[in-house]
Amino acid sequence: MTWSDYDSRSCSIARTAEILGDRWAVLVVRDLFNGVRRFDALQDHLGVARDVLAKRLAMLVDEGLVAKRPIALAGQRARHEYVLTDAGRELRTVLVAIMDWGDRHRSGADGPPMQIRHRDCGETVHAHLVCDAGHQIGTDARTELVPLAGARLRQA
Amino acid sequence: MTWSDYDSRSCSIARTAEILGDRWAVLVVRDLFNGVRRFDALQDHLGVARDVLAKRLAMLVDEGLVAKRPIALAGQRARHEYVLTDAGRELRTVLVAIMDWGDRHRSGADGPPMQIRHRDCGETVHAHLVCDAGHQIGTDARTELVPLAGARLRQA
DNA sequence: CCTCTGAGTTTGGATTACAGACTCAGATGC
DNA sequence: GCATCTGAGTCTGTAATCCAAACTCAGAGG
Repeated sequence: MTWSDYDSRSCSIARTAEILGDRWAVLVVRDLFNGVRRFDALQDHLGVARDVLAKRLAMLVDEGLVAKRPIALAGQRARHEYVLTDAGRELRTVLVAIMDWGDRHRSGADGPPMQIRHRDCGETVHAHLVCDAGHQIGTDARTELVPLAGARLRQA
Repeated sequence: MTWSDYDSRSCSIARTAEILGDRWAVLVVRDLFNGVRRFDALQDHLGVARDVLAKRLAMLVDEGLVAKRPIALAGQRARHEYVLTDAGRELRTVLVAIMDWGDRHRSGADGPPMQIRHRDCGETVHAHLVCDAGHQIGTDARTELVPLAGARLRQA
């Protein structure tokens, strides 16, 4: 049983990529993290076509990463806003890992565009690989992939 | 200067999503990590259309994440294989973060399909957010986004 | 009544994805 | 020598997406 014998699609990476494997989905989640909540604000900041944004938001709501909430501003008719659910907020590690990579490999001459700071201590936040025994996992660390009960062999 | 005043595209997440913001690109990198190296093997395992795979591989080579190497098997004509470059291998944190999320939120009744183990100690590997002072950053931790020299304001 | 705004939906054309057939070159079999 | 096989794509025609711009719709303001 080698890696290739397992079904490519019943893999947590494949399942997540089904949702986030789209430029706009990632950027919508990023903007939601950064406090952009309304349709027009997202559309304006991202520059995405309006129908595509509508479709992505509907998908993200459908997948439970985003909630569409009514918002009643004083003396105005009902609006709504989009906010991340708990599941959506748990993507933070993914976004930071993506940002770390971009900072290292796609920064311009002026260096990285933004930094995430831990308010309590002022230090920069990064994503790291760690094993449950607390060892840092560098690019050189030896790891192995072990199939669990949820693994599925591919159909012949 | 709020988040929305900065150019959405000159952001490390946007730049990385330009490359990985595609279902197949992510899965190709995942399979390369897992030792699948040849065109037909990738095509067969992923089930992607051949022209799309060719295009994604060319893009990944172009972006410096993947190298196309000649490989001379004894008594056979020259073949080649695709391998991750150092930059490509540094995506491991991203992939593990994506996998962690999928494990938590998209596992079936049987639980997660795979587990990454640290060979030295046998414990599971996960992606975590940590600040440079060593504090764990949970979903509740307060962080702030600070623009650096590489930040670009958007054109009006 | 006219206009404005937020949040989409519709439309028509340009891209991209997809599955399957086709190509090409070098090895292999007879 | 000729037909066959194999790896690694490329080509083709159709289906699905993307895109930008225009349009819709409902409620608030003037």
